[in-house]
Amino acid sequence: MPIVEDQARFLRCIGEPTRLQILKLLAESERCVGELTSVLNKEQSLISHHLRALKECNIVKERQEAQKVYYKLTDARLARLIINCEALMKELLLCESQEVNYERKGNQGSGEGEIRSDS
Amino acid sequence: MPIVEDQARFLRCIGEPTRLQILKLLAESERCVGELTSVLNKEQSLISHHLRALKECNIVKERQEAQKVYYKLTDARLARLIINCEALMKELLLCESQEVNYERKGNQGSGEGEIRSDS
DNA sequence: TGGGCATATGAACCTCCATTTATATGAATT
DNA sequence: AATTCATATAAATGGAGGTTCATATGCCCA
Repeated sequence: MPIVEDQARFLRCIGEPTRLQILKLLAESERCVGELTSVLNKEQSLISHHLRALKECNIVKERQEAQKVYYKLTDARLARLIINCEALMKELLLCESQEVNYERKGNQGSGEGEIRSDS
Repeated sequence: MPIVEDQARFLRCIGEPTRLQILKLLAESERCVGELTSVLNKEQSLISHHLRALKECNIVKERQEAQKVYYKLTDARLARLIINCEALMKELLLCESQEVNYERKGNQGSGEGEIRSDS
């Protein structure tokens, strides 16, 4: 099942503290490597390595401008995914969960699990 | 920043192929360890270990019934998160992304990144 | 074209964690 | 009470990946 493994790889790529911080910064605005390096106070090579990993998962893309290379999210929904995930996780840690009710047949709630495509 | 690390830990917990498969099964219905073991065709101790990891992140909870222990998701939104994430990742792999436009001030789109709380 | 700045790459190290093997706990059944 | 079934736990192993250090690439400017 390559799908599950791709998805797992994707989640692990996001699920690394430094990369997650990078993504949260890129959710606000495009940033070049130097900015990320100084904001996060990490080694430049480390930031480059992580950006490479993010790029290989198509999470991030680059744009070169003179010597500098600017990075941004490839997709606006990534920012929302991260925000959703953070909020949910916080509630889980506080044990404020919404009971699961396994339903019989037929998804009566229309379009519940969809990706919303608005800006 | 413990929040980022908690979130990263949460994502990594989901981002392991076997655990992700477990979660997808639990998104359908409650399952006991034996069922998970045979469906996934993995060692029973491995499944137990993974269930433990999921439980420590409050992603999963247990209910004992005689000798069997049944597991389910702690929160219905987890199933949606996983579905959303899978769909988004598939599109990213196909390079079908929705351009990011960094906006100036004021989140005009009402409540865009929220957790929806319906069933 | 030489030198400095910005970023990328490579190799080595080390830690974390998934998996296996073996054994323990604990409930039900006789 | 002993046996069997279902699950949990502990220790050992192996591999993946995060971090650092050193160096390479590439662009700009004098």
